[in-house]
Amino acid sequence: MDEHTDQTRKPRADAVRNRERVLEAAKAVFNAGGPEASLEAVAKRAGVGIGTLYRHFPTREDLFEAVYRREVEQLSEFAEQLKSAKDPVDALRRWLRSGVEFVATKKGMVAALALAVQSGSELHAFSFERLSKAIGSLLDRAAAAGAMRADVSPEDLLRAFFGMCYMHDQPGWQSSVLRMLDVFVDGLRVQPVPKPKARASKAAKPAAKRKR
Amino acid sequence: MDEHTDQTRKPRADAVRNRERVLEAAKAVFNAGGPEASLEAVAKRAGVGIGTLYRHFPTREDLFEAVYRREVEQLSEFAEQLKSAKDPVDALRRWLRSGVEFVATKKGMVAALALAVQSGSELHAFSFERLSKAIGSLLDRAAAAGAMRADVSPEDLLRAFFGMCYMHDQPGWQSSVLRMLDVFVDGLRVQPVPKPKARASKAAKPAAKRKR
DNA sequence: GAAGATACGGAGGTAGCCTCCGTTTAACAA
DNA sequence: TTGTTAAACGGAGGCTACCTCCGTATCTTC
Repeated sequence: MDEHTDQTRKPRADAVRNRERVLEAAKAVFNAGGPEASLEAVAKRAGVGIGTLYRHFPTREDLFEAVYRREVEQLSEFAEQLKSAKDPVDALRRWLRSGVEFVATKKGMVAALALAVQSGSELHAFSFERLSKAIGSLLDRAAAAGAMRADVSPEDLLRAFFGMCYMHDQPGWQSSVLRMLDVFVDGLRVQPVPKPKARASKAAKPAAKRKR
Repeated sequence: MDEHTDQTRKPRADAVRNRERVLEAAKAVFNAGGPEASLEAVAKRAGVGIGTLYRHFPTREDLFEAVYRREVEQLSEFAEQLKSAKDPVDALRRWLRSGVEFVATKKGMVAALALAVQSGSELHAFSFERLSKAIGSLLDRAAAAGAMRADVSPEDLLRAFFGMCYMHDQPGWQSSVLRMLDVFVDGLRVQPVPKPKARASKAAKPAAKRKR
């Protein structure tokens, strides 16, 4: 009866408890020591053996994913709330700004995501998909309203955003990023101006160091 | 007499040779295996003992610095050449575009720089200083000409640029970054302060992901 | 050619990764 | 309760990489 019609046992209480402990420890350790912190330190802090940690989270990325999934979810939800805002460009700007604050408080997340990107992990795929979808509607709305150029994808935007945030441990990064995001959003607006000067849109290939 | 007035001996020939070998090996190994590749692999490839490697380059960052300093120099020089260009905004755009190509060929560099940023290393300091100076004059010129907003520092720009390039191992990163840079440069132009105009004409590039 | 400075190399101590398996413990049935 | 059994636990141990240290080899200089 109940939900165990498929003859699965109830999960063991100690397993559930330990999983939770590991997660909490990981959060603390990663936030303090960066995403390369020792997994054995995590296990020790959680009060479990290293084997237990690996059973629950076979790879480092699995652990990241479990730790940061919730955060990504939050960011996405905020984007979805903004869908009802009046000015779509302003909504986008607000999302980006709140993203900066978010990053500022969850220091570990960007580093973890950056690492995830490089290893093409699950976390990266999930995060990008989730966030892209959430932002996509903001972008679409703005583009449909003619308030913003339409050739920029949510993925582009995310890359730029997280890229900028990646420098987040230098002094003054926050105001720098905010400044850059303003520039960026300004650039996103549809330009009614084809050429205030020389429009360098043709493939201005620099005479730099190209092979051949 | 000659240049050794300060009673320094001539450097030993084997030392010079080994240093060069290590550098070359490091270049190859880092480009192939990323900046976290094993230093012992580097030593082996160079045909020297691990001790020799560490004597010449006490830290991993020292090795990065030696490997990538030349590349940074090249990028800086190109920026300096562009100082004589007519349109300063266009010059900036060209520099950024050539930067993308540069990154595309020197895959290891961005990762190394990214790592350097996080550890606040020498390489980072040097690169930022050198590049900032080179770009700074471009920015100043553009700002002085009234063609571009003046509240964006070279450091800001570099952060944004390298941040965007950091995603450089995803499919299609290059066109994505180019797109983003265009947006960015557009945003940098001094705004005649357009409120969101409702016109989308040039934004009609939906299937235009192809290189020209 | 000898002396002395300089550089070489790799053994070895440390640390973190991850696997494997004997032991323990919780869930379920009787 | 108690017995059975599947599931989870923990940590020893093998591996790899980091980095230091110092006896030995090699180069420069005189």
